[in-house]
Amino acid sequence: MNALLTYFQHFQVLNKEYQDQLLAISKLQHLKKNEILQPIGHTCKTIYFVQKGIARIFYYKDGIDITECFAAENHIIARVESLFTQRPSQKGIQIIEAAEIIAINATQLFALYDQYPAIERLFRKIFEQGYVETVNRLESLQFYNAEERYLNLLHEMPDLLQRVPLKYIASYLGITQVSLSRIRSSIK
Amino acid sequence: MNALLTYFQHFQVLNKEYQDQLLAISKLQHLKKNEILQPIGHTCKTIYFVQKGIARIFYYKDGIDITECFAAENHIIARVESLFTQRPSQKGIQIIEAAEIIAINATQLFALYDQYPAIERLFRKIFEQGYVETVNRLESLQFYNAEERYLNLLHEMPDLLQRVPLKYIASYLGITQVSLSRIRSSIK
DNA sequence: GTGATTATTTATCAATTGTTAAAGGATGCC
DNA sequence: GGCATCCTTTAACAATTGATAAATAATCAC
Repeated sequence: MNALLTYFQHFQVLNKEYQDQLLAISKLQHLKKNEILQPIGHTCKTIYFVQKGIARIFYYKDGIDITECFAAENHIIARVESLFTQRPSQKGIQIIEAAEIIAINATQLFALYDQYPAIERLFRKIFEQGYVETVNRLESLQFYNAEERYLNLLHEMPDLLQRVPLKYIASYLGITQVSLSRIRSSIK
Repeated sequence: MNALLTYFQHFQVLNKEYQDQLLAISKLQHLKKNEILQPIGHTCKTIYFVQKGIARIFYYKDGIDITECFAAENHIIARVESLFTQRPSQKGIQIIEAAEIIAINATQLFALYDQYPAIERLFRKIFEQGYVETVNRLESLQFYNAEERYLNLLHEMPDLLQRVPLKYIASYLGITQVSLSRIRSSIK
């Protein structure tokens, strides 16, 4: 689970004790393509770190499957609207590409916050970064049209297209699959 | 500045020492309509609490004025993408309705984090709430059409329409002013 | 491999939103 | 009060996106 510690150290230096405490509440899971890591309706009690593979947060709107976000290698994925409120989430987490996921027990993590302010600070910084990324994405949805958003995504995650079915990407961009297909053909 | 302390206590109980430390880095400002509280280009070093009136975060895209968000009474407003990274912001803050604003010095606040973990926790919780609100807004932009978004806004902030020019609301919803005007007339 | 299932593209038409310009209202300054 | 400025609406047309259906391509299970 070195990748996780490296990820953490990117935010903040952690001594051995902190590292041990964090590893003690973390568990490596191997998951196959299409597996549901967290079903819709559960309250989020786990923060996931993607060591390998790709996962997505999804939900249903009028029966249609919507992808809220993707997480590839070296990214955290969690349904924060449930994690921070401890209310049931209307969203689930699914594996899109066979994955190695480190599951961090949130209940135990929050207990560590009381004991180790440095760990609370670490996760404050991690989620502040997530917050900033969400604000940037909001801006993209607010003021770029579908083609611009598609090109931006291509630029930010060039390998995503090779690894993720287009149907997931369409809803992520806030458009239909047919519309994405049209945009793709107009670009060539 | 009781409104600020009440706001804080909504997240977490604070003893007298914490309260005093927080008040010591906070300053009440009176601002007129249309005043620029923070100009575009500056790095965010202040977190604002709106005690009275309304403020907005704005920026320019292709020379067009865009409203990213509004903050009315009892809300925090800050350009988090600059606050958390300490890089210059491409966004500014403007007063839309004559306001009483409490300016919290972020540099001093971050210093308090080191001294008082409880204060760091307080602001962790405040920004976690902001994060959740941003995720919800992302969802709204991703999967509701302009009319639905307008009606949702009407529901969430019924008095906003009476207090804020429509031109600001249009860009907040991610549409043009003409389009908003059309939607409004089709609803009546 | 073969057939079944799933994913993607293409086509057509409808609905929504953008663009530009002009007209009507409201507001503020002197 | 009157003029200038700013805000909002309306209109006409263009561009974008959605909805539905069908065709093609890719993938998976056996």
